[in-house]
Amino acid sequence: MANYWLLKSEPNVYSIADLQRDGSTCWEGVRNYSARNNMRRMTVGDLALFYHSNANPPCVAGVCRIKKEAYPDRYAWNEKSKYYDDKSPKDSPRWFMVDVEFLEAFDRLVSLEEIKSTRSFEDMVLVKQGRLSVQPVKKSEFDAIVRMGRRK
DNA sequence: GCCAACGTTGGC
DNA sequence: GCCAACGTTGGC
Repeated sequence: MANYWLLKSEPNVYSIADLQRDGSTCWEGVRNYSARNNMRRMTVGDLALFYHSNANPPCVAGVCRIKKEAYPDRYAWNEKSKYYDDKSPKDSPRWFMVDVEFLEAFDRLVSLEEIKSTRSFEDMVLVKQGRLSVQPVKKSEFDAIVRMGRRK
């Protein structure tokens, strides 16, 4: 059975339009342990809301699907990368990434404000905690947000 | 640009 | 293992 997730990206770094253009991408640069642990629980075919953080407005912008399960994030070993981490040994990788593929860009952005003001979303990690860049979402929450995004 | 809420680091 | 100092995220 598929799991559901929410992935945050700053649209000025990588947006849903970029993913639509590329078709798929690797999700590198997660450097937070609980986000990493969530990523390692992902399986191929899981669905994820694509969230635009540091955006105006912050919002869910579309949907993507997990294409490849967690594997070592090579950017942690690249000294030139801003994601470089000298505490991630090659024989015992600390950081992981997944591959995701584009599924849809919403007709209508579902803003954080709208999510926060909807009663049935009050238990979402996005609402309760906020700062986590890879977080689990309930199927009911996922389905409801996708419905909102498709409504013109 | 500010700052609240978290996370991480490192001395002890 | 505690906790102060520091760093980051991300909404506003």
